Amino acid sequence: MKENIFDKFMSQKTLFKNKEILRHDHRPNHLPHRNTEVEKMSYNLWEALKGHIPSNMTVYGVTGAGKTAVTDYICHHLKVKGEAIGRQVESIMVNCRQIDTQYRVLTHIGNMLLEDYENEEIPFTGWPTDRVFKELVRRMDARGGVFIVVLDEIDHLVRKAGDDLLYNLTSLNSSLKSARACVIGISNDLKFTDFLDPRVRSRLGQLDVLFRPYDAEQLQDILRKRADLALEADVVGPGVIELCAALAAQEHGDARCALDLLRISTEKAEFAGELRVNQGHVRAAQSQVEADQMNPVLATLPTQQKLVLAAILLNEKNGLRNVPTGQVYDIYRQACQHIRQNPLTQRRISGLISNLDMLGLITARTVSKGRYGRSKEINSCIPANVNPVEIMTAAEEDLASVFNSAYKHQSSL
DNA sequence: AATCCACAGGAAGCCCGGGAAC
DNA sequence: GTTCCCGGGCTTCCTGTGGATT
Repeated sequence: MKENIFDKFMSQKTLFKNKEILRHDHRPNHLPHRNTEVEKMSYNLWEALKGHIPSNMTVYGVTGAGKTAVTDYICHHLKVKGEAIGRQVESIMVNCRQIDTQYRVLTHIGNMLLEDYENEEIPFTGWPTDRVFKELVRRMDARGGVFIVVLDEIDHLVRKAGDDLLYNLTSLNSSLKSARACVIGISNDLKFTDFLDPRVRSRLGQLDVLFRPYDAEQLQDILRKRADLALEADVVGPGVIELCAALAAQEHGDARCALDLLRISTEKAEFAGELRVNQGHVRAAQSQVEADQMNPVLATLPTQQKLVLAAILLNEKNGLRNVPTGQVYDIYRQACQHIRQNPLTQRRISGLISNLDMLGLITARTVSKGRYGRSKEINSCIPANVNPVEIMTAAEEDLASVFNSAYKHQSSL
């Protein structure tokens, strides 16, 4: 029989029973250590089953604290119960990191409510916003029932697009005739309501739910429960769960991170043909998790952003830390000259630097040096096992030449 | 206490691409 | 074809500011 490249994997023993369970988008049947939150939110949403309007809610907590999972879980149960007792409750989840303008959010919600017999999708551009809003109201009324609109990462939307959308959504009920709506905002940032109009703030924050980060013990518990379901017996070596939990607890108690660590370390053990995961695999997984988060971001950066980051990296290559904006801008201009591009204004670069900061590729801290002005201290925070030059220049030869000549030039000084 | 640096970052407006409606 | 709308990228202009220096 002909040999196939997959043969060796087919015969290899797998350590997973069900890998899906370790992915963070998996919806478990039980959410440990979140009983209070589940209780508080579901008590409020119970109103929907009675046909009333639940209070709008704002859900706060750091990433990986279970906000999205809990909300999703409750909405699912709500829908099921609603079907059982003949009350229509529908939830619509919008991730405001991907869908981040008023128009797009409204369009997204509207298109989720598309009836089978209708085929008119709201176009992604072209309509006036108020028309999209009217259409949304019409569709909601046509369906009837209670709608739970969940805006995940709402802080991102507010920072970017302001609070017009929230104003409109929280006053939906005055436009609706037969349907009812309630808004749940999920935020990583406790203070995002500072940006809101007071009216919107009071309407959206009728009920606040705070998710505290998991501590190391709770994370261990979560990992054990998931590992029992996801992995074969006796696969997890001594101290592995504890280490995953401890590393994730350092990262502000991020359960997502803990699950990723466990999954990737198991993959590493499996790949190495070993029958047990040990702490070494976890360490290896940790650096891979960091790289996996960073690489796609680096690769898809627009050219101008790459040039700015390149300028920062060049400074650092030269042994400089805490570089001010003006100096980054100088190097950036030289880089532009080198590849014969028109440089953007300093105002724009200042914005791009803030962007890079938000993406977590650099840290930019505003400091005042007294008489010598106010600027930022800019440092890259790319982990040692990531090679930014390689990733950024992969698709752009021009950029490669910036790095090459600049490195030569600077080292000859 | 006043001054002043080197920016931060808000506001307004321009231009472009993409689309709808008439 | 023209006129409207939205969103993104960008520029121009502007005001604000923390703290060392005068």
